[in-house]
Amino acid sequence: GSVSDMLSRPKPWSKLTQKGREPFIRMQLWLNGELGQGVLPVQGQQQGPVLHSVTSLQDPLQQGCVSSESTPKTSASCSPAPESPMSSSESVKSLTELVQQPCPSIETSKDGKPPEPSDPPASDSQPATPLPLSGHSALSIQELVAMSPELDTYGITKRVKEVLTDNNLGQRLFGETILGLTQGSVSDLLARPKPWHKLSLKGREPFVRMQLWLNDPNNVEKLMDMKRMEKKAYMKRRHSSVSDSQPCEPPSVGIDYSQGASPQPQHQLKKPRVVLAPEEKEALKRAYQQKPYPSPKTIEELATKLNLKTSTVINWFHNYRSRIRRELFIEEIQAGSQGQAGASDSPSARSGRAAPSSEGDSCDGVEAAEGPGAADAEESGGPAAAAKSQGGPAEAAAAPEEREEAPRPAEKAEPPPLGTAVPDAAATADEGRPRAPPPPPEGPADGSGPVPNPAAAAAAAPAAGEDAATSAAPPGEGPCRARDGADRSSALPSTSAPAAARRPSSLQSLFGLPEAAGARDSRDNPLRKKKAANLNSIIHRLEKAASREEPIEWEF
DNA sequence: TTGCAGTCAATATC
DNA sequence: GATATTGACTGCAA
Repeated sequence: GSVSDMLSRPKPWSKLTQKGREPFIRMQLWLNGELGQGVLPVQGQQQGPVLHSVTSLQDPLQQGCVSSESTPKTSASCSPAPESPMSSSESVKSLTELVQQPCPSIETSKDGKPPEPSDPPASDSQPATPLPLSGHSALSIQELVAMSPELDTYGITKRVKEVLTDNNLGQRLFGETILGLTQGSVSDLLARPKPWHKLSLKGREPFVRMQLWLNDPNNVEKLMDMKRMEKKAYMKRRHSSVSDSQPCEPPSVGIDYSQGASPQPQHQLKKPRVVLAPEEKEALKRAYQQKPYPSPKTIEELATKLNLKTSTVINWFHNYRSRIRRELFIEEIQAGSQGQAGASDSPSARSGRAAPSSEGDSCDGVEAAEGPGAADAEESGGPAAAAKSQGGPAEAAAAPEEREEAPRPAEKAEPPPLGTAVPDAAATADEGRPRAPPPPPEGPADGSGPVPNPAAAAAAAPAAGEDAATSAAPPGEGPCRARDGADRSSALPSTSAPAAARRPSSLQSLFGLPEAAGARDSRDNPLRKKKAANLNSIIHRLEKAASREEPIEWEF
C-alpha cells in the first residue's frame, strides 16, 4: 500500500522528511542499478560513477544533510535532485566529514583485527575495516573515490614508500591493513602506479586509501600498533598451535579477511604454479614482438611449440601487454617529471608530484604523456605517432596485421567536444596505446625520452582551467575523469551551486589538496564555454612554451 | 569472444 | 623476512 501510494502520489522532495526520502533514494539507487541485491548491500562493488548504497546514504541522512537541510542553504543543496546527484551532494558532505576524521579505516582496524567481511550489515555507524569494506567507511571510500579530485598516484606511492621504509613498516602489513590488498599487489602498486586518469574507479581506491592514510597524522602509530598486535597474536597462536600440533597458518596473522573464515583443507586442489623457463619466455617475447595480439591459431602454435597450455600462452600475452603498458606509464611519469622541470606554474603543481599527475592530466593523458614524447620525436603524431615512436620497428612492421581490430588509434584522434560525456573516452584513449603495440620490453626504448613535457604543463593548465569538458560527463566516467573531480560534482546535481562549490573544498581538504582544485572547480555550467576558451588559450600558450607547433590532440 | 584492469598468491630475489 | 615478479583468475565491457 505504501508503495502504491508513493508511486502514484510522490511528494516533492522538499516536502519529504528524512525518513520519507529514503524510499526515493532507494528507488533511485535501484534505478541506477546500485541497489542490486536486497537491502543494505555491504560490499559496494558497483562500478558506477557515483557509488551510493543505501547504507552510505543513510550516513548522510543521519548526519549531515538532512538535519542541516532545514536551513535554507542546505536544503538548496539537497533538494532539487531529480537524479542521483541529490543524494550525492548530500552524502558528499557528510562523507567528507566522515573521512576527515583521521582515517576511519585505520581506526577500526586498530581495534584488533579487521572485522570479518562477513559481519554483514554493519549497520552500526562505525567505520568499517579497510578490508572487507563493509559498512560506511567502505562505501564512503567508494564515494570518495568517485568524487575524488585527481590524485598524483606517483607522488602518493612515493610518499607511502618513504613512510613505510622510514618507519620500517612492511608492505604486507600496510597492504592488508590499510588497503586490503596482498603484499604482492602492494608491491606492484607502489612500484608501478598508474596515472590517475588511467585508473578505473576500483583501481583508484587504493590510492585514495593511501592518500587518506598519508593524511592521517597517526598513520604510522596505528600501523605500528597493528604490527605489535599482529606479533602478539602470532606468538599466541604459535604457542597454542604448537601445543595443538597445528603448525601452520601463515604469519599473516590477524588478517584473514575474507575467505579465511572456513578452515577447509583447500590445499589439495592447489595446482602447481607454472613457471616458464627463460627460453620459453624468450620465445614468447619474440612472438610478442611480432604479434602482440596473436591470433588463436598463433597461440595454439606457440603453445604446442613450447609445450605449454594455450591458456598459459594467452595469459602470458595478457599479462605481458598490460605490464609493458604499465612500464610505459612509469617511464612517462619519470620522463615527465624530469623534463618538466621548468613548467611549474601549475596550480596543481603543489609539490613535485606535479609531474606525474601532470602527465596524466589530460584526458588523453596517455597521449599527452606519451604523445608528447612521440610528438617531440616527430611531430604531433598523436597516439598513432606515439605508438609508432615507441613501438619498436618490429612492432610497427608487424603491427598491420594484428591491428586488425585496431581502429582505436584513429578514434582517439577525434577530440571529443568539450563537455562530451563520452564515457569511454578515457578508455578509448587508452586503447590507443595498447593497440600501438608497446615496445618490446627490452626494445630500444621508446623514442620518448624525457620530454620537455608539455604534458606536465598541460597538466597544470587543465588543472587550472579544468575540464570544462567533464562537467557534462557522467560522473566517474568521461575522458577527463581524472581532474574532473570537481566537475564531476557539478556534473552531478545540477542542483546547488553551493553544494557543488562546497564539495570540492571539503574534498580538497580531505585529500590534502591545495585550493587549486577548488579553484578549478566549475560550479556553473554556463561558464563552461568560457572556461573552455580559457583552457584553449592556456593550452595554446603551453604548447608554444613547449615550442610546439601544432597542438597535439589533447582532449579536455 | 576477446581484451583489459585489478588482484591473488606462489615463487624468486634481495 | 621483506620485497619483487609473475602466472592465473575474476569481472567487466565492447
